Amino acid sequence: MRSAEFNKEQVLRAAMTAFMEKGYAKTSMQDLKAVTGLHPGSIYCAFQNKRGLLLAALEQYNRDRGEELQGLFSQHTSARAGLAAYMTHVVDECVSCDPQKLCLTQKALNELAEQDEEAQAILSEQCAMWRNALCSVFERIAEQGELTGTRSPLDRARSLIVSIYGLRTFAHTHPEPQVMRDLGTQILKDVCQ
Amino acid sequence: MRSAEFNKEQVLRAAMTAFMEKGYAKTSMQDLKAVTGLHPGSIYCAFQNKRGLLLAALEQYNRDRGEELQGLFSQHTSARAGLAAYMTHVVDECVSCDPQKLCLTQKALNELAEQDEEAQAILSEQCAMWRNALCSVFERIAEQGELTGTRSPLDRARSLIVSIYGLRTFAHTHPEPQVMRDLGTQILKDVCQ
DNA sequence: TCATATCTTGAATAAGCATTCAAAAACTAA
DNA sequence: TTAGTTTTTGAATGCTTATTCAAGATATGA
Repeated sequence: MRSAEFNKEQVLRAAMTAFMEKGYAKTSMQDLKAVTGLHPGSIYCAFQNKRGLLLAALEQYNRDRGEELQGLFSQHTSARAGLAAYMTHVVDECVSCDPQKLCLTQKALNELAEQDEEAQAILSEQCAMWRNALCSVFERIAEQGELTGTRSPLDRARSLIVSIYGLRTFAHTHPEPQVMRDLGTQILKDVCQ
Repeated sequence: MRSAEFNKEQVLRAAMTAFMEKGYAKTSMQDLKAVTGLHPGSIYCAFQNKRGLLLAALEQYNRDRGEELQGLFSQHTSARAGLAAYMTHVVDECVSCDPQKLCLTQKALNELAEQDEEAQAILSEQCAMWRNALCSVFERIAEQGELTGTRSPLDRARSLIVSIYGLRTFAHTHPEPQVMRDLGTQILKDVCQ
């Protein structure tokens, strides 16, 4: 007889940034109350508990990143050019040192994979979706004849994911932006070879 | 007039495993008391506080891994063979799914880099040490004439670190062991090319 | 306009946390 | 043996935490 006042996506995006900046364990309900504008009761009503809010935020983050990736690639007719733009985007995020541009999937994977089976299952599936998306990209690049070597698109997708995870971790030590850009270029070269 | 009863290295190694399994935030003083066998007072006397224990554990971990790496390479006259053995070792750790074989440096980097400047500084320096060690390895491989291409040893060292970070993160999604081994092989190939 | 169902509010709860401290124990040197 | 110093011990402290819940507010349907 009465619908909720808050916008669920908006709340989840606010929660996402809090979890990205502080990590799951260090983000308190008080923090979440502050960033979402929701009182504890409402959070518990809508998401069960703090963990439920995290799991919902993980799903929202994955949807958002999926759309972002699709939008980025739709701007390029050449799949290879799309991949280069994607790599540049990732490197820019790394170089920005903005805690809100960390990858929540990766952050959660590192914090929770060994502790929370359900979270791990969600993250594994999200990783698989990402891998499949990149696999399609490599298939398109292959069709357009811009791939050297004999590696399968799936292998290449996996290698690219590994490299992007690594790049994001490496960025925590604040290397020079030029170093990050060079690493990005090299990754692209290796993965298309 | 009285020396401490506990062995500092032993205590730090116990703390290391606790931090690796649960992360810093979720490891309670009670956990640390349990794994180290030390009462709170002793921990605070020896390491100031929980954070001090973490920083000391990080240093110990770095020393241990440095020796491990040196030991591994000293078993091979060919630097290239040493590198292959090192890669196999990392892949085996990833495949084992043993939380105690996670890399504490990487775990701490992901959890604390944006939150604790001092920890970040320590971790950055450790990363630099690791980079330098791998750089020397690539210099030796180059001297032995087993390197294709024109990339500098430093670039190669950085790429390898990125790949290993990525491999460890990727492993949290439990890919098949054969996939992990193939990724390791590909990384070696790319980095020596 | 009123009844009803639902959401919002925020104080209360209880458990867990890092940290402190004073008393007890134990090693060392004389 | 004894005095002196340091470590060990673990209960106490005060704070923070996630979660609950009952009262109040508000939109909807009759």
